[in-house]
Amino acid sequence: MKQADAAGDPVEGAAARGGLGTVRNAVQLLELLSEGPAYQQLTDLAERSSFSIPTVHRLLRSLVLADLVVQDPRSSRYGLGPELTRLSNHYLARLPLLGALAPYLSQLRDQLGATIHVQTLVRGEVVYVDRVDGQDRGPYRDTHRVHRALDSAGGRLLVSRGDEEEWQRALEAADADVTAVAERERAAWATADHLALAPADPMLPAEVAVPVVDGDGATVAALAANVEDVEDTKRVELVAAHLGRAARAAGRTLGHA
Amino acid sequence: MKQADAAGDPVEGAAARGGLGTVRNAVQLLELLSEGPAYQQLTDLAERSSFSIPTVHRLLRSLVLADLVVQDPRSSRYGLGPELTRLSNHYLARLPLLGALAPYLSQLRDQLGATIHVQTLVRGEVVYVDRVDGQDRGPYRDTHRVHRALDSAGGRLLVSRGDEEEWQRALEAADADVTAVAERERAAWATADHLALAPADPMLPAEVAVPVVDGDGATVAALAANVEDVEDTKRVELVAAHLGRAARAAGRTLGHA
DNA sequence: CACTACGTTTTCACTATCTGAAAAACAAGT
DNA sequence: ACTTGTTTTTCAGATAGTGAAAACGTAGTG
Repeated sequence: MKQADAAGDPVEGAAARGGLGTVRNAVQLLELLSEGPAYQQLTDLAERSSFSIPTVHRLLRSLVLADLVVQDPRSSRYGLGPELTRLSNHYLARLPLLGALAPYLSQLRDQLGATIHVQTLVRGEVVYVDRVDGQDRGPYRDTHRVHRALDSAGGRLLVSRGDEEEWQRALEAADADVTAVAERERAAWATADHLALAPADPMLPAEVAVPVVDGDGATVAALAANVEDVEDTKRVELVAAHLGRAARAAGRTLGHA
Repeated sequence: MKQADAAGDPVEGAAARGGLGTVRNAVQLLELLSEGPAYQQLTDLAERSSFSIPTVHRLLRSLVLADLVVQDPRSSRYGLGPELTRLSNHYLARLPLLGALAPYLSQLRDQLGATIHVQTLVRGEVVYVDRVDGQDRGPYRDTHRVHRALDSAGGRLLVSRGDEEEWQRALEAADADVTAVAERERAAWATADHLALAPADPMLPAEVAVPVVDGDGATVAALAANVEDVEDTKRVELVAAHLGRAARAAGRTLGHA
């Protein structure tokens, strides 16, 4: 009742997808490390992953060798490593999406006087892939943010226009009240040309987001700007118009594929 | 004695470091994918990795399942995947270094009117981990850049203050003329409190960089600003002074460990 | 300082899991 | 339809990874 084997037919187990077992296990550890606190201990990871302790230890040691994971020499606890950033940057540097949007971002910042960012949906989470800071209030630069899809305007746009799988994943991760709103508003979000939302956490800035649609009609990202007040419909409309123009221009250069 | 393979190690061939073989192989594929063009074909990867074709195929398929790699449906070629960015952001979001520097970055941008960025050294390459755009000339926003250590001021600072291993790795990667300069200047770079450099590529901006030193005296990052002209020593000194002040303040809050 | 409690690391025998060679599907180019 | 270049699948065999348990560190406590 563990790994479902390979040859023959995949006996529907619990969490037994395809692929090489060792790779799957290593990846699962990376995901566990991405969830809790920065540094976590072996025992805990073994329990949460339901692998034996020696197995987790060997996997982590292998990942440490590759700098995908680091081990704090004091506590000997494990955390994600810098190599992830190196690889991520190689990925982003060659991403057509960013090349297409880059020319418009600083322009938008200057026109709107606000922080602009580009968001993507990855495994049910909203990931910030680019950003240009305006002179917004406060030093609350929570750069490199990652959060649940339904907690931001851009995330709602992306997830409502994505496939059913992503939608379900997002629903499960969300708080109860948000889930209720989401099921009611899904259709509206999926067709909206822009969305505004103030996060539950009042420390975080409110944002207006528009979808970025590529040549095939697929929504590949959200382009968002911070705003002071989501109730200020005049301002929201203006920001949305600017963002929309840039998003369409970029989407056009993205072509089919 | 740990590595060296307890379970009989008759063949001590070429590259046989420790860790789980499958993980090592998967990581090596990620590194190969990070080197060449965005999308690469199976055959080529098999040749460059010296694994058999089926092995490469299985490894890639496993990585695709985890979104660490994507397969272009048209050409069925492989490239790095978005999950790398998600994990990277989780890493960066909890990195003390960025939290310590964040408060000063927008301030520096406003004082100097230039783009500021934070660089780290990972596996011989300079990686940009944070960035605040100023109103520099042109839309040449090559964000998420990754380049050889010796090709930038920040990289030279980091690599000259790092361990011997990193230094060697950087030397090998560099062009011949750069290598010559590096060997002559190493000591100077390692003690300099700032460094200015205009890249070989005239499209790229010149930068002034200062080291960020933590409580243990280890250089953990470089803080850099774009400048128009590296010959303008007056300006360079001024920029370096501002950067240095911020770097020391941040370094102080980084504490020991 | 010896004792306990907890977490990390290593050892070891077993067999599940990954591997490579070869062949099968697939896609273009001639 | 026949090449040439791929990517993908199959299969038997042995490498390479697994879990139980024991050894090693490292703090905390009386």
